[in-house]
Amino acid sequence: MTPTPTRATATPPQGPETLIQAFAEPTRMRLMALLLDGETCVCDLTSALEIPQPTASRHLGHLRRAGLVSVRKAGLWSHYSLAPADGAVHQSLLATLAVCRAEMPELAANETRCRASRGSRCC
Amino acid sequence: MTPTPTRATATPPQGPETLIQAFAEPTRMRLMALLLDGETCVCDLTSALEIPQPTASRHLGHLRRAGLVSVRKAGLWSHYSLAPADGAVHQSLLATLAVCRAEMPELAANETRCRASRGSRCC
DNA sequence: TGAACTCATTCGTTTAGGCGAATATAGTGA
DNA sequence: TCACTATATTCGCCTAAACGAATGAGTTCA
Repeated sequence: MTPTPTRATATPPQGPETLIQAFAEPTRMRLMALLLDGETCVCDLTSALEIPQPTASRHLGHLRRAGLVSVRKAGLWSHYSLAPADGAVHQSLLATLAVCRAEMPELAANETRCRASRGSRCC
Repeated sequence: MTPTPTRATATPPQGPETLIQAFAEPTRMRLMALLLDGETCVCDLTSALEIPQPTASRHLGHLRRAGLVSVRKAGLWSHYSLAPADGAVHQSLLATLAVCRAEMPELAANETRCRASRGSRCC
């Protein structure tokens, strides 16, 4: 029974609390801050934040299930990007994200590292 | 040593992560949503959210230490209110809070209950 | 077909944090 | 001073969630 009747939405509409809790975690916030610069693949995010790859993947999965980011797969690579704001809360969180990046110097450092690794061997 | 040299600020400037994590908890968000209507005492908050008094007090303490709310003590009662936005992140969170209240019907219900208890015996 | 690579997932452990119960602190009025 | 009330804090338990390590799934290329 319930054999996925019509088709499960890629990003089921999440309540405000789910969105905010997904956002309110340091590593996930840093990941989203990097994505403010545009689509980025997992390997670049991983090296920019200097975290193990499974950690990045797990947090990205969390953000994806919450509907905050979306993925585009191309060959071996998964390119993540911020999902377009769906609802007022989502939009407000994106505004908060932009403010955070402007205020937190460490996020700018991650960004530099990410841009550096982007030009290198991968993607 | 370090006998509180000059004087500890009531609300030491908290980093964005501390602010967001304090905000990103259902009960605390509901407390702050009630405070959008103005100064409210603990007993009203407690009865509006139908939570035990120590729970309310603990969460209010958390919000207070994060600098999101402030207290005014008058006799037996503690009147809590939203702290004025200190910094862009704080301001952005208050905007998110307003959006959340507009979107979440249950918050409006709490509000009604709070207004009811406000006129009754206490404060 | 098999090696190399990127990314996702699972498992077990550990830690952070929320909750209920009990208690402490402090103001008020008799 | 003593009861009564409102609020704050502490303690112990328990659950949710993050982490490291290992592994799985899927793709590319020789």
